[in-house]
Amino acid sequence: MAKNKNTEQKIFDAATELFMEKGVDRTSVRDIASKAGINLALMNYYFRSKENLFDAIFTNLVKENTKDLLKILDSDLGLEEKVRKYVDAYIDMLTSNPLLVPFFMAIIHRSQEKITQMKVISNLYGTEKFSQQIVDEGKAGTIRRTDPSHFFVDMISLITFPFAIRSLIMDRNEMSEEDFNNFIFERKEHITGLLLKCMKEC
Amino acid sequence: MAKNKNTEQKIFDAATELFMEKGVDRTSVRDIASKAGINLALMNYYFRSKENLFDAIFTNLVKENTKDLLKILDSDLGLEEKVRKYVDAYIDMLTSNPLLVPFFMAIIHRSQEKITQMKVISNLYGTEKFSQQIVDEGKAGTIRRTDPSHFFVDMISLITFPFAIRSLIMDRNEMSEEDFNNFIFERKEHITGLLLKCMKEC
DNA sequence: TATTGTTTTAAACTAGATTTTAAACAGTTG
DNA sequence: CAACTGTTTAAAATCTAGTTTAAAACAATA
Repeated sequence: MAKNKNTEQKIFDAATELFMEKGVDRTSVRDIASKAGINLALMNYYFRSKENLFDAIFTNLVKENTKDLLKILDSDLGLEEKVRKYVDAYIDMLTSNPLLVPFFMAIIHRSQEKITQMKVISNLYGTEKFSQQIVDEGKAGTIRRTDPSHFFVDMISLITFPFAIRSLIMDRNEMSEEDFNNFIFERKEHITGLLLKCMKEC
Repeated sequence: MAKNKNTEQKIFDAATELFMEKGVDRTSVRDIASKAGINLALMNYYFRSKENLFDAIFTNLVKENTKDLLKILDSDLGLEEKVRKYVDAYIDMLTSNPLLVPFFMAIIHRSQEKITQMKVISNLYGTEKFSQQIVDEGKAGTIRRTDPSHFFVDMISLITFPFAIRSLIMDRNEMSEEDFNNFIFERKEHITGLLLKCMKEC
């Protein structure tokens, strides 16, 4: 049973890396087997098919990387503090895993129909509580009346898009990885400022 | 010679559609041939290889869809008017071709190394003139001092990202195509407002 | 009509990917 | 120890995709 978990995990891990790096369709089962150091047929033994393996990996990636973020949106913090923390945590997460956004973008295109049906996808949306908070504070006059769906889209656009075009930004500005991380680090303040300013007065 | 152009174009068009819809790696040469209504071997006759055909298509797509936008950034308009026009034109372009961003995102992931080397890619960056304008007006005090690279990234993030996650937004908010287009239409004002406000005073 | 260059067709080739099957192995339990 | 179970391996079958070939059809022209 120990070796079992082990092999299954090895396949899972190797495939995760390869899928993120080269894309699902450009990764063969042979690549996975050789990277995991296992026999070709074991992929099938544990996951039945490549597509099945992909589903498991994708679900896992989304779940792992969104749970902390959801907690923030669903917490009892005030709006300003909440936005600050969310931007900060999201950018930290993506910085430590810069392939995540490009991979995810590619998957959206690859598996359109399938993806909206996976229930884990709901993790990617803002929470009910967060939306309500924006509406409430708008009514109360603490902030300018704001459409939560636009606000949320603004927020994730500003946070995630630069990672989607990371290679282009780096190329254009002749940035090293470190330069890019600095650029992104600057954006934490920048984005928070932008969002909060727009929220407050107009 | 007439039929020549015709066949070549038929292949080109069919492949463009299929690549955008299903992705390059999930489109087979046989799919292309059957959609174009031509013989399998003609793809090779005209384009030598699938990858070659892809390069031609990709270059063409970028060129066609960026030239008007570049003109705006490079024009003699004032900054405010320029941003307004750019946002407007960019969103119109993407609305009439909603697969463009998802496709492009997938390609970034698929062809990382290759893509930064294609010279047509420079079309995607802001122009020198535009950056200079932001710096100049910052110094002159017309606007708040702003880092052009952050500003440009903000702008394209806000404009394009919603198209990248179009299917998710539609799914989440139970939107029809028309609903989505309205949502995006609202964003024209919204984005321009956001960018200009942030540019002006703080 | 014969010739030449171009375009089209059908079939073959090649390589590689996924999946299936059957056998080997190791550990456990009756 | 023998039967059983879960795991692993090896080999083969199947299928799919990209590319190549060779010959036929076509068009223009000398």
